[in-house]
Amino acid sequence: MKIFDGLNDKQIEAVKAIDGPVLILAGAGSGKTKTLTHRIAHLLSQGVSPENILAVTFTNKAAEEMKTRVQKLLGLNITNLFIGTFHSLGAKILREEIECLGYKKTFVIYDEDDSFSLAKDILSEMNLSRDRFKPGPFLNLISKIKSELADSGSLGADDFYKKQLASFYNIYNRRLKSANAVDFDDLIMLPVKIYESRPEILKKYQEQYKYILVDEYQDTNRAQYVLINLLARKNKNIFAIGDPDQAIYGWRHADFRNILNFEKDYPEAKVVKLEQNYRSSQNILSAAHEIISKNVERKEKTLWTENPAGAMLEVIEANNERAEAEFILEKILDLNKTGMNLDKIVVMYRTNAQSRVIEEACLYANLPYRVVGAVKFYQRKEIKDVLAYLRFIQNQDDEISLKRITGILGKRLLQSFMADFSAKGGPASGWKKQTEGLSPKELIKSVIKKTNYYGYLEKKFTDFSPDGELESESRIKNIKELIGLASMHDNLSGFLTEVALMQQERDTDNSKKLNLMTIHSAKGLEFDAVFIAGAEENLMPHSRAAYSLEELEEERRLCYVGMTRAKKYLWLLFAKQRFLWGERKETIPSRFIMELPQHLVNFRSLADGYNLPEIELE
DNA sequence: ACACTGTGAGTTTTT
DNA sequence: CTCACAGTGT
Repeated sequence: MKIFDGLNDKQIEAVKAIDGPVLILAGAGSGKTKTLTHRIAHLLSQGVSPENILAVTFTNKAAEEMKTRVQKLLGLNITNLFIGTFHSLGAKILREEIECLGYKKTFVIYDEDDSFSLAKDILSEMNLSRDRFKPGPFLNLISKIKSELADSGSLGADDFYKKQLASFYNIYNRRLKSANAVDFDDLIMLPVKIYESRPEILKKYQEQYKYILVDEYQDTNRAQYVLINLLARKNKNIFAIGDPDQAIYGWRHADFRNILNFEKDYPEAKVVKLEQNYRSSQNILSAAHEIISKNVERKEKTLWTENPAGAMLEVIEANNERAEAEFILEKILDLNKTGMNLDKIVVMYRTNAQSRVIEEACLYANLPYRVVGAVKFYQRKEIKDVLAYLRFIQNQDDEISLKRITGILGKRLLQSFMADFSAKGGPASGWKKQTEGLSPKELIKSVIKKTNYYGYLEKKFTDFSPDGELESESRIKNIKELIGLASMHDNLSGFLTEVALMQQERDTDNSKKLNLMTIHSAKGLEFDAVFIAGAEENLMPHSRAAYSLEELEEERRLCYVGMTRAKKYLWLLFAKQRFLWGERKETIPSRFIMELPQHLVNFRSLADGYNLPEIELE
């Protein structure tokens, strides 16, 4: 049977355990996605209906990949099978049930930028000092409350700041509701609220989703955990897969104790460890294990591989971040010459700011590169502008979109827009009437024409700046891309939901380029050669994480995630000095460098007149 | 309504 | 250093 071809014994065990709770502890490179997709295929082949299966992931990319692989396995396209992100699941539930909470079905989803604008408005209306009360920290606390399913009471009220925070929390939620809008955290929290207050609704969903699969279980927050476990409570067919050693989203309120406690939640659970690694060389794996085993709060799991020992790890000391970048480029050119394609190579770093010097080195060497996760398509001004009109058409309570439209049109034009929009009467007048029943694609075209948006862009960007023409052209190109995406939808609400939940840039260009990304964005990926730049104290581990053991251990997991991306070659680099915030600073090599087993590492210093002994490699 | 200028803050970021 | 933003000046 094709479904079990190419799977090892443990993977087969995981795929076959259909009934009851199953926990899979899947180490890095152990075939996690393969196991998940083969399990879905197996469920279907055993006669489980596709509509009874729910598979949840964290990213659209992971969901897409899973869909494609299931399709390929079965050789046919399965509809009615839910494979999607937590947030798209939440959006689906809310689209069906939100009316019982007093929202309208036409609700819109506010992304982080929208929430930020709303928060700024509220703070300025509250007349608070701008220095002490910033939208960022306030929103972060609100997100924490929502993702922990707590309430504003947990904020306390013993000082002025906390009182203001609690009051902000209430105003923020009230404003969202009156705008008939939900934020990202609401997409999880509100379905939980519905399920907890309306057992008959919960029952309906429990009966539908008889088989539940959750990817990256270690990254679930409290609300996601509760949502999934409510759904699974009736049939108990929950399949959770993940790796506590790769939990790196604690700062986003993920709680990896959810995966550690799975066996307490389900004492009858079947637990399978996937410990054979198919990705990395023995040396890379051993070194990574040495790092991760220093964590205290951890379940022991030892990856093994049949792969050869491979090359030693390379630890490089450079004089400064420039020398570091130059060395990396030199090595990449070598690898490229020996036949390794650029897309098989990655340069990883802890903070986005570090990409700059690497980019400069790439430009100088004329090497094509892509910075992953840097530009977000849907955050672009022109895209948000056009979408603001569409969102307003769908939901006239949306104050943030209306504010945005006001910003574009100015007060006077806005009046005529509103008059025209809501005008009643014959088919010739009233924009609202005219746009009724148009497809998303037609709507965008109509918006652009009606508001002369291209004219606005040209005026705004051509008159003053020297590159204005190019600028407005590229913005128009982006809108054309949005139109392309819209043409795949026939329903406005569906289109807007997808766009709101599609935060990352869509990868349209698949030419072979060097990858630059943060370690966080590299999770789930693999490369032949990996360069980790800036392995220094205060950067990795980050200075803000150095004060608590928990945060430090998350930094160590991050380092582990970075290292285990490598198949064949792994370089770790640090600079003696780094230019940071306009200041050149002396640095200390990362403690993680010190923790590497010496017999697996070649150390080389490119620094002037510098002798090793100060650095002890265990 | 827009350009200039000083100030201040600056991890990570799946959705 | 670099970006965002509030305040000022035209």
